[in-house]
Amino acid sequence: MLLKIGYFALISQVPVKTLRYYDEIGLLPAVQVDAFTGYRYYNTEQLPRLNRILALKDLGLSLEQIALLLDKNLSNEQLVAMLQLRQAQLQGDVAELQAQLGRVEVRLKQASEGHMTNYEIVLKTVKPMLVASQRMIVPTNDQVPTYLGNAYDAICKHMAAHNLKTAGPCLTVWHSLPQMENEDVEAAFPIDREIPSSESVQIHRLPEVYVASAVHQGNFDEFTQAHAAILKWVEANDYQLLEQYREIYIAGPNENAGVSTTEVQFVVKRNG
Amino acid sequence: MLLKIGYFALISQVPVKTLRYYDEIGLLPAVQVDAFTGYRYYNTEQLPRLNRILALKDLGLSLEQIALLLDKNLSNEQLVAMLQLRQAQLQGDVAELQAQLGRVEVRLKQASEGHMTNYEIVLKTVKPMLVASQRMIVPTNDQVPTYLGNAYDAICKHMAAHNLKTAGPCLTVWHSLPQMENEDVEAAFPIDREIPSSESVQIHRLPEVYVASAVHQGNFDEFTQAHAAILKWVEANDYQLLEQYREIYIAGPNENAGVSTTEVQFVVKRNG
DNA sequence: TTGCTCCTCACGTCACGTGAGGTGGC
DNA sequence: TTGCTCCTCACGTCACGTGAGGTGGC
Repeated sequence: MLLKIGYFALISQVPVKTLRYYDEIGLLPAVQVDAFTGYRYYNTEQLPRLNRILALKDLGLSLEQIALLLDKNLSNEQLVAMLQLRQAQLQGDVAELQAQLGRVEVRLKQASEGHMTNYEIVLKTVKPMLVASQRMIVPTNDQVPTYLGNAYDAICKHMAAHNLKTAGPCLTVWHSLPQMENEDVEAAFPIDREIPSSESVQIHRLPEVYVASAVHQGNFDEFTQAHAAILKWVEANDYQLLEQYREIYIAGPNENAGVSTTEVQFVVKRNG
Repeated sequence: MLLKIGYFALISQVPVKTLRYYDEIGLLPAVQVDAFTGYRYYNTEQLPRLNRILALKDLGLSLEQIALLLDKNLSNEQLVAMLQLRQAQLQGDVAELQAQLGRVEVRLKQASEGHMTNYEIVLKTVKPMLVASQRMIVPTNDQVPTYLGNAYDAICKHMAAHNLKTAGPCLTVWHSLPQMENEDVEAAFPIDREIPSSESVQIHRLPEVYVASAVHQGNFDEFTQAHAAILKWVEANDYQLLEQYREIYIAGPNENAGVSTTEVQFVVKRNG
């Protein structure tokens, strides 16, 4: 009893196009193909295989995995392993979607309350970065600009002495959250090859970090608004601040008609 | 200050390929393109837009939606509407993945306990079906075969009288779950055009149903194993039986060397 | 001159769906 | 003869990633 594809589609409730596709990739070949017309013929004994395909697909396995399972008749352990893999994937996917749902809901609340966000907070991973830097404790906060200025000068000199140019915008790494005095600060320039450290300038690799970041453009004074925006976001989205943040001086005011661009990155981690 | 794509990629932490793609689709055009070399140039003022793109992408919006949001400057209500849509999608996705995870875990438990499943249970929606049928109450269960036989004969005669052929395998619809006596049974043939009903044969449309199904092949006696397999699956996966099931006689024993093929479909619904 | 950066195709991804254009079978 | 079913391309999907092969800039 050979069945034409349309009838086989009818009894199996699977679209003709899908059956043709499964034939094409060899997952469920037609039992017979007319050499002249190209008509595919099926029979009812293929239903169990088709149903096995559908059942496994319903667990989210790929057709490639299903083909493996059905044709290499894998051991039970291998089936278990494949299902465990899928389970882990699904758990990850669910967690991710729920986190995303959380972010959508926070944003939705903001939007429906009419708060305009001035800053977009972006989560990202910052790769490890080779830098020439100087790290110091600054006794009082009003001394920070002077200290940083001196540090950048010293680093530049050291780099120039080794004939090295910066490989990106310079940055400041704050090794503790903002405080009133004795800030632990590191002034740094990214570089793209190793040179020796000097007494005052260290060459080392900043670690990879996961950050919540915002870009501030315009007046340098309004800079702390970007900080505030990140802190608010971090709280609303149930993330946790870790003890470091960075400021990256992407463009100075002299480069861009008085408008400077700075990125603030707070190292964070997801709660729970 | 024009920045080459590589440097812009560096400070934004977005791959060059992605920047080129966003330029190509017009989502984030380079501010300037060299007519001769084709080099793309960016500037730091594009960072906020890029960050907005990344932040919205992080909520799972498509680039097309993001382009709409950024360029048509939509009203706040439209933003809210878009986020609500996304929220609903995400909730649906999460629910679906969790259900799938549940099915994977049931299957995993079976597999690791070494139970081989003889039947694959498949969930599907069965489209409404136009049938010629006869519905009856059968006093005692041993009379079922006789009653059904007579009913199919009557339906066939009626169809022949209207010069109509069956449009698929015949089926039995059980309008209550299995019981000891007074079964409410309907014998039916699918047809593909309307003909008048007669006194004993009704022409009507079976409703669309969502079913858990299994295909049984082989001896007709072992048929109830398929029932048992579905019932077990339904229980393990936290579905609920509704008051109907169907048997579809896909191939009789005479067509296939003594092996018959029958599909059992229990109408179900997801719990909770 | 040598790398390095940038460029443009073209193809692959996953599981089909959607036509276009044409032929066999009752 | 007329529909109906079946066929084979070819293209689209979504957001890029991966080469291949070639050129500009220091």
